[in-house]
Amino acid sequence: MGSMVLSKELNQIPRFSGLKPTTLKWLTERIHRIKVAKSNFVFSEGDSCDALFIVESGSIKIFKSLESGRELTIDIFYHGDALGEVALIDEGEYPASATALEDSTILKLPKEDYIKLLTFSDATSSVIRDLSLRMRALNRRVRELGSGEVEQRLALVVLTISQRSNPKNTETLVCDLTRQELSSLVGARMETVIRIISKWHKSGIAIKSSSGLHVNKTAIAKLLENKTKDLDL
Amino acid sequence: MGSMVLSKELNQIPRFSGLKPTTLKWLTERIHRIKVAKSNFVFSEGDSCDALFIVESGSIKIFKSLESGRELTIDIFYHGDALGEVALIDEGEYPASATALEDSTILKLPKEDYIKLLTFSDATSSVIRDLSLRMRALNRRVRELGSGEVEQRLALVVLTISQRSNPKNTETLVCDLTRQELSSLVGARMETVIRIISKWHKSGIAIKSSSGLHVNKTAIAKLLENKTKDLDL
DNA sequence: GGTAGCATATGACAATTGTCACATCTGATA
DNA sequence: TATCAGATGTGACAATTGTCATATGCTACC
Repeated sequence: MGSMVLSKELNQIPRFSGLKPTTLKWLTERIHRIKVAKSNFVFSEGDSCDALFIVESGSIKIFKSLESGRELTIDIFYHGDALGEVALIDEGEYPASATALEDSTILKLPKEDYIKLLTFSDATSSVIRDLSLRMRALNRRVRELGSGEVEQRLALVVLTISQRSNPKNTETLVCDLTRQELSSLVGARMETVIRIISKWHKSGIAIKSSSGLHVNKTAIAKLLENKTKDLDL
Repeated sequence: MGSMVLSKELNQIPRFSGLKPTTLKWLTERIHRIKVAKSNFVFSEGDSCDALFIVESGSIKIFKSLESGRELTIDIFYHGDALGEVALIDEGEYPASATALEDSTILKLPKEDYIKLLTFSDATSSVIRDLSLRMRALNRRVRELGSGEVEQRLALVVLTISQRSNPKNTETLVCDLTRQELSSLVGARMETVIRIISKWHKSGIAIKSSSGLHVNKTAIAKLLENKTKDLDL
């Protein structure tokens, strides 16, 4: 199930890259690598949390089943992102479920070891920095979901996802999510998302291809600004 | 402008209640109380952040101006909540603006003192606990904004706000926000919010009065469940 | 009392989005 | 090749929400 992890590999992960060699060594003895096949669960909403998970490769979707029966994607995590940290800290249950969008590998640190880690002075500062990064991401999610029309929400989501999934900074970004996954991210119906993407394709803002959606960064940004109507609210 | 703060008063604030007496004393020498009159700003989006603010009394609205010209309320903070912590940690600018919804008092801790505080072992754990609480709140906001129709979004928002603004746990909750503020929280137009509240009033789910909106907790919860349609997404 | 300003309505209509039914395309597999 | 499953796409129509105009009610202030 789990395989050994080396100090050198942990150092690749932003969250751990600032740690002292001794702390890193301590971690390698407790962290294990786990493979998660596409569409398998890492954990389910309501499970009591017993470990911290960090995405090493691939992508993990965090989602919540709404009372309405629909499914809302809270966020998608990529290399270096930590899952379930909040639940660990206040000793509760996972507030949402996590599944792999593709074959992925994650690192697992048992709860008691994570709690122990929090007492290491070099680790606490990295935990705090990480939590605040995560909060920035959540703030952005709030803004994405609060932006009026579906087209604007989708534009923001596509920008965020394509940049996070592939941090290379180029003019045309690639988003390889399913239309269903996109619709679950923006809180709209799949048909609506399909229609907007088709419109973008026709107007040249984005290009549909087998490798995903190729998006022109500046064209999308302009699209967001153009919606300027007189402000009253 | 600022007035002295006592250890005893700091102890009332959850964030500081677990600290050692010496740390508390240290804080009283650096924290100042500031009054913020209704609709005045605590800080504006883009300001470089120079302090940590904690709401002592009243309520502070954090909001962001969208490209479309509209205004999205990220969240509303009440007694004990900390403003701008994230911006402090990654040394950036405030990502949103903050204004007082009513005459309020806040505690101000200068940036350099906050950074120093982070090195106290009894403080770091309380900072981490606080950040994770804040993340839970943000996760809830994501869920609120991602819940399909405006009526459901409004129901969740009203539940959250009425419980946070008045933690006494009773069957009927009170929400004293303006219709405009509510609409900015749910990401919809004021007219839409007014129509939904009027509908609630007629059906007895909520009662409009001069002291605010009186909401029947279980009736609202039932309203959320009823929307169960077959799940496909 | 009058008036100015603001929050709160309400109606009519337009725009967006959801819903449902069905067609097409693609990739995997027997 | 044939077939199947799943993703993508399209049309017609219904429901929700936005937009705009306008009206009412309330409070502060002169």
